[in-house]
Amino acid sequence: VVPCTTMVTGYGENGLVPEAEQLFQAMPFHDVVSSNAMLTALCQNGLLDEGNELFNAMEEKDLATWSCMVAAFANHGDSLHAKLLFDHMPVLNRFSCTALLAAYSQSVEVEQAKVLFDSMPEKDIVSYSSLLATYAHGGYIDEAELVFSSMPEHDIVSTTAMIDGFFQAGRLDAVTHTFEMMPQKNSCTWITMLSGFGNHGRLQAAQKLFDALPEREEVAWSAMLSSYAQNGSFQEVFRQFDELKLVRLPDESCFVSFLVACSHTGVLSSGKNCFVSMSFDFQITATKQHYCCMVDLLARVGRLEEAHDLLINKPFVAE
RNA sequence: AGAUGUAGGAUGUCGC
Repeated sequence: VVPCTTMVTGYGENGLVPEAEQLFQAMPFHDVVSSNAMLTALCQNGLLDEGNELFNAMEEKDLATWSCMVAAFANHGDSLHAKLLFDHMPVLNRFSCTALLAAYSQSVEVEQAKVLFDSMPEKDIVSYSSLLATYAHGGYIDEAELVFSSMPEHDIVSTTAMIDGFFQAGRLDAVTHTFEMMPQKNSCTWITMLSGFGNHGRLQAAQKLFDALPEREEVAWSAMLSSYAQNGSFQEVFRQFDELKLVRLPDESCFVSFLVACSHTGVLSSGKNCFVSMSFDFQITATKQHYCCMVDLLARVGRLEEAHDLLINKPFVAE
């Protein structure tokens, strides 16, 4: 059971949920630790309903079980259920409290977060970091800086949260300084920097970061493309999208940026080709956003009937 | 004799 649990965790961390489930079913027996491992695999891969089902079916639950589930609701944006579940916990520790802090963070309830944080008997870098992120992301830059300077140590996560706060406050000088002082950075740090500069219209700075990326993963392309699209730099979107197609498969959000660029520049043929190719060549199902871009594009170039047809035939309710 | 498994914090797009 112990090696199986290790495997279930490993599968889950790498997004291999079916493999995790298969192994979990094949295990000689389940104890609370192995069930927690499976629960985590489900929740961290966005399968909240399946996770909830397993949670309800578990005969034995411990602090890890509850904390995992509270965090799952929080990360899913459902802070109401996170709080409800937290209130039903038989005992608490710093893990469960930090999970609830994340719920307060996502609903920007800074006062509640502070009260909870102050009431915690044991705090560590993760709980400090969570409070810091709540302030930083909510635009409470003074409070964020205070937490940052008073916490016992800094790591990549807390420093990246602080950078996010500086961006929210428009303190780009502090952003650059903090970034340069970091002894280590990870992909979240880079994406925070890149999209932060993009959101402030500093496209050259963003592009420079993109070029310097140690590893260009999907989110980096997505962040760069949407920065250009939102800034109206549509030629840059076309250029970057072509570059992207040479090295990896564009994801759904990259197609949105491309279609936005097509519609705003009125290039019907590229837009149409892209829309079709997305499903046929890339096996990506068109979402509401993609349909909106296409309707926009058709309408802009005067194909009102086609736009209307698409609006009628799209698999969504028109708004 | 000793050693192995699970839970909490920051990042793109859409939505809220």
